[in-house]
Amino acid sequence: MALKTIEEYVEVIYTLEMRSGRAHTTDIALILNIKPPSVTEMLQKLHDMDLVIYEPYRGAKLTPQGMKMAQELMQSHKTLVEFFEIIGIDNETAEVDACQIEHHVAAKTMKQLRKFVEFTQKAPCEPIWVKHFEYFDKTGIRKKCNLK
Amino acid sequence: MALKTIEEYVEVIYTLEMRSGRAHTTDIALILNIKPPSVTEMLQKLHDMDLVIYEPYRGAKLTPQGMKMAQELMQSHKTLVEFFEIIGIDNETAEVDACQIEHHVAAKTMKQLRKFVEFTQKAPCEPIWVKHFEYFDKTGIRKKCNLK
DNA sequence: TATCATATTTAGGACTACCTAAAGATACAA
DNA sequence: TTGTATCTTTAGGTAGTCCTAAATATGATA
Repeated sequence: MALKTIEEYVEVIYTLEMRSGRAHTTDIALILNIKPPSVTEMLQKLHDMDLVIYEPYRGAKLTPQGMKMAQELMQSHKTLVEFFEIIGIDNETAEVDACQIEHHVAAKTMKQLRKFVEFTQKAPCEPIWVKHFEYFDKTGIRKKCNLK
Repeated sequence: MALKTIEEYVEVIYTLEMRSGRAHTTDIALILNIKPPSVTEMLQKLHDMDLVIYEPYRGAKLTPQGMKMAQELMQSHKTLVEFFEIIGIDNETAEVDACQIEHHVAAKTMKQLRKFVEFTQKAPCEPIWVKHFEYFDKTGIRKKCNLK
């Protein structure tokens, strides 16, 4: 099992805070699949880093700085999932892979990927290339670019 | 500095082995930006895992199993770099990001991304959508799908 | 072949995220 | 208010990757 990064904690805390106003030790531990004492330890560290306000026995909430990080991560996550779905990955795999990757992509790359997703989603009509890609995916045959 | 994964070592060893027949401790250390004793330690571990043949004072070579892993990683790396370049990322950033990500993508996703890259590269003519995307990238304007 | 610069390993230690077991706090129900 | 089940933290320890300093092996050169 890969070690949990600061980013993963921040994201989980964000989700729990949205859900119930606060992120409790046990809930974080359940989601990250680790034991509660490990979470306590990390919450103290995140508190020292000014990413969360941690009150013993009362769980944690994100600071503005932590919130900013969380929102950027959620945005990256969303972009990756949408991209994976465009290229024909099932939602479940897309979610898992997005979690694995989202912390490792440069801001510049993420921005460009976002553009690509928007380019595809904002098409005024179903883009021909998407249909062609689906066809290529199934058959291995690459249709001519400008034929339907 | 992120801790080096087994995959990173395998990839570096592959590169050095291709270049000079063997991967020496110091060369690996230089590339991974760590000190030689750390490399020795890991080579012993990789040897135990049957990923390399490690002979003290003589460096390491990949086993067939290690070679297989390396080749899969190189392939993933290539796919990612090619994809990033399609969506307009400069080569340098593409290389860096590919290294960061390649170990974290599910096989299924990698396969699909490979298809997407091939779909784009194998186009019988320059795909219209790529031009449209470049235009969208520069201007923010989404052209109609089937207009040049 | 003896010497010596360089490469490598060994020894010992730091740091981090994780764990289990035990102690302490909380909150709800009797 | 007291008891108790649950949640949380503290204490102490493991494992993995990294480090520096010191010891050792290698190989080229004199």
